[in-house]
Amino acid sequence: MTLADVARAAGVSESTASRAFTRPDLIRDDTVERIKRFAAELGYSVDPHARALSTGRTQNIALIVPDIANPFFPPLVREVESGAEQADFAVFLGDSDERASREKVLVDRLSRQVDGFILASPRMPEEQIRELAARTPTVVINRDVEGVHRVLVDAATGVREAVDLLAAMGHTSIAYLAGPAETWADQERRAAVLGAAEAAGVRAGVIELGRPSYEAGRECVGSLIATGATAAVAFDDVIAHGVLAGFSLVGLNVPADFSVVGCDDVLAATTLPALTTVSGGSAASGAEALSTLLALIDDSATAPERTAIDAHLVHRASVAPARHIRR
Amino acid sequence: MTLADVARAAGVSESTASRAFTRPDLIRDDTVERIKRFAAELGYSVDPHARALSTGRTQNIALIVPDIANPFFPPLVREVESGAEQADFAVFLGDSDERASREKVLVDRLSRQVDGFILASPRMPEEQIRELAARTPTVVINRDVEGVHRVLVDAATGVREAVDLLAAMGHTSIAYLAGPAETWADQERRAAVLGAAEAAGVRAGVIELGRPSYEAGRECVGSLIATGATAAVAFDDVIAHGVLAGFSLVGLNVPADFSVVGCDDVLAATTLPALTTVSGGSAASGAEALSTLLALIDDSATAPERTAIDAHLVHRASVAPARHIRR
DNA sequence: TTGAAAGCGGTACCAT
DNA sequence: ATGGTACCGCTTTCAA
Repeated sequence: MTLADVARAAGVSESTASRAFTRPDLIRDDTVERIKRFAAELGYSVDPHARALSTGRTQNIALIVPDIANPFFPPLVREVESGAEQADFAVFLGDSDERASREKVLVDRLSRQVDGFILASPRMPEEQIRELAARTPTVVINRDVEGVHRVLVDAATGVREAVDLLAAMGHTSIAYLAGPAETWADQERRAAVLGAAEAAGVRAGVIELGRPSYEAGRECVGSLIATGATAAVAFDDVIAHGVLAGFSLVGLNVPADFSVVGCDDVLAATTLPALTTVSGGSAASGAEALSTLLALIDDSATAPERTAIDAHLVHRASVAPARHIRR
Repeated sequence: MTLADVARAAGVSESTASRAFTRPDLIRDDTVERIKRFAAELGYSVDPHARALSTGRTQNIALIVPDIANPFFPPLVREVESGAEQADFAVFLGDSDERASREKVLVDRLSRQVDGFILASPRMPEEQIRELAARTPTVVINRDVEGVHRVLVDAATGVREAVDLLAAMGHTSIAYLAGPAETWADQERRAAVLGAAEAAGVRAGVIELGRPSYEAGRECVGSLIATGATAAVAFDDVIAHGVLAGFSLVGLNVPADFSVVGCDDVLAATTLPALTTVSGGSAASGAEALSTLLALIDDSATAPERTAIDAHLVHRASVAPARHIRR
């Protein structure tokens, strides 16, 4: 079924038939109605390719994530999805497997058939991101690329709240369980922990974990205890969850013996004990990125802005007053 | 940059330039090479819409899931993603929010711009699925629609293994914590538990939970104990995880006081105690569905087949010999 | 082995 | 308010 068929059936020209869908205000109401009736009858629907070829707009966007299996992303994806749907956009999903090279491949593959990109925690060189943004409406999540629209989860605030709480509870030595050092999120959280600790007069060490995984968290407990810290702030909930398990394995109790704070609040209250964590981010950043992108697609003249998503500490059960463990 | 530009630069006709990419065997090697060199130099890449308009093929597929935030799906998505990428396909992701109506909307929106669909655990009426499959290459995951290509995770086998193990460990009364009764997965698992229990001479009850959630699992522990069962097989890991928490809250120990078996193995060993569960499904079903779909796109004459993905019991720590709880 | 030209299905400018 | 028509960028007969 093509427009021509509909036009013929309705006894109008192709132009008129086309306008019935795109600019109905230019056509007499009854004509519009008649055309639409025939269209429905014939089961007509526009060919997105033909339309895109002619208009240069696709009504598609691309969302690229480093790892859909990382629990931070599904809520984000969901939000982008549903928002896009409402705005009558479809979304391509790309999973870069945390590799800059695959990101590039995905972007190149997709760039001709989308009106814009959302890059979540991209690993690409800043230069490439800027180049892309210059060509195509693009918004970046959790990467602070100057000159590009970006939405950043301001975990720093929540992390500071966590450190302050810990300090107030008598912890004098804490540890930051670091994630991938090349990510903006880690850099920001690391600095926040260190800064807040210094401000609060608390000693703070860093344990490098690299890829944020449950196992990494579980296995760092030994060295964590060895640092003499009585509390830890983890790069994310996944690591914190692993730490919980690690303590349980060595027979120590959280929070009685040791306090643990997570980040992202993606495990909600499903850990034991329920994780005190920095909440707010995943879903909200997705929603914000999408609306920014849609605005950008509508009017690419918008000046690049930096949007911060608030994230605050949620106090659950994994934090308690300091009590020193056997050394 | 269009093909015409490349052709002009290389001093050949558009036809020749086109063939250099699509049918290089028809063109003299050195000509092909020259054209490709100019194309690279000019930064040319084909316009997918133009190509699709002309060939009717898009090199895109759509993957529709009921809820990307359900941990069963991310590994599946990941697998489809990476496989598609390798086959030079891009993938649209749709999240139906568990609603048949949204599934339909997504399918209609996407059907003109994809070469095929993968529907994961679709809620749509069978009739609609068959209609779609008749029009467009389609493969369904975890729904047994006669006459349509489908891949089904054969959790039944694993569930039977679980029941047998439980029986062997002296459990004489078990419970099935049911998921959404309208899903194929629940129907299959439910029947498997009941059947295996009867075969093993074990009493089996069903507790309806509806939407499979951590909370539902946690809150059903009271009624679970009330049934007099000493072990439970849950519809999925998420529920089982909740059950674990529920027991912990009432001060009972799993597996000493009660045995719990999950399904899907999506939480891996991240629960405490590590969950004994029916493993193998998510990622494998994604991979299988993709390769089936690609074959189907290549040659839509293939007879609809039903593929079963093996899923077996993985014995971890949440199961132990029966020991009756205080009644 | 290469070129000319007719579409693929719409859109939008220019007329009427 | 409606129609005629030239593209949009590429593929693919048909000829040469």
